[in-house]
Amino acid sequence: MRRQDLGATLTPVPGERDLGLVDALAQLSFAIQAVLGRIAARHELSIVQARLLGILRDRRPTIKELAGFLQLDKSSVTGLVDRAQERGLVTRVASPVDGRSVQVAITATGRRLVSRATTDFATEIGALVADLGSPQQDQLSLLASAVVAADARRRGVELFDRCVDTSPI
Amino acid sequence: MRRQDLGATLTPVPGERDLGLVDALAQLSFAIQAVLGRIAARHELSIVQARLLGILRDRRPTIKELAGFLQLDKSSVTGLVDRAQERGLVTRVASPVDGRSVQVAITATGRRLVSRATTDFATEIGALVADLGSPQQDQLSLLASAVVAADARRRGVELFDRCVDTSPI
DNA sequence: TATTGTTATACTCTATAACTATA
DNA sequence: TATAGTTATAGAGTATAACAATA
Repeated sequence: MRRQDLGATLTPVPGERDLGLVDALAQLSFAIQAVLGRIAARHELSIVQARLLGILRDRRPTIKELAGFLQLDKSSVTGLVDRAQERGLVTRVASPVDGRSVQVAITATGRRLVSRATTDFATEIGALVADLGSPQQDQLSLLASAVVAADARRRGVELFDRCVDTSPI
Repeated sequence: MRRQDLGATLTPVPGERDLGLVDALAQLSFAIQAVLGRIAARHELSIVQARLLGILRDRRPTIKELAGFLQLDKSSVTGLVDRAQERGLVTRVASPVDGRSVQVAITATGRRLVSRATTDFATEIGALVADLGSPQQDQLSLLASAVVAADARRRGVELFDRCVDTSPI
């Protein structure tokens, strides 16, 4: 954990106006979603499809679990998985413990696709925050992680990590 | 500009894992979008409708300008404005300088609606980041503002501030 | 010719409600 | 009865392509 200049910390881009927390976070989320949407489209995926594949890279959640994490109705997840399955990106596996339940698993094709997409994600998000110095990027990462972790805890869902990350499996 | 503890700065929530910049920002954007979507729905708006009204609070952009800022195709903006206009939230005004162009303006009804929604936004975004200390919240605001400002500059669009903010006009 | 905006079309995404199958 | 998931339906949101009007 490196020491760093506090002034730089508090004024990441000198002369830049602070939009206020609400506006800044809202607009940041739009900027990130725009990047995600653009990259996903490049791989013929929607944001949600890409997110689904990212989650499935090392998990086999049920429809209900996916609905909880994605904050979607279960019927929406059914459709989402349907479309991904038609493209051969995921499969449904019968649950060994509950006859009502299915597990959603990624296919080799889906895995290849999401791997390519996540590489691009990382590049473009890097470009989005390129104006920040490295220490500020680290801080942003920590602050965002803390907010996300607290939110997952409050919502009572597992915090699926490495959903958009590029680290090798 | 207050002095503050650097340790706290670099470890916003002790014991919390850093998801990495890409994953953290992506998931933060999903969390924020979920909040925005929930609050917007409470006022019978979509996120994009709410965003449109937020932009229009003190501007009268053209369809083309809206498309640039919202990163949507112009035909999508036509539909967006159509639906808002049908509900009496916005109006189209002929441009005084270009016969091809229209200016989109918010109505009194739209203004009342967006004012109520933005109040709720601020409350819920505050709840989302409540686990951060006040200095960390300020840092997050600055970092997010810097990223958003740099992105707007690169995209060559005006940085519309106060789109989701609650400050009185 | 180029630009601004609309229309026609088709698709994804989403929720609600009703349904089936299993617990 | 309750739960997991699907289906039917309807609507918002989106892009592409073709179009009309104006510059």
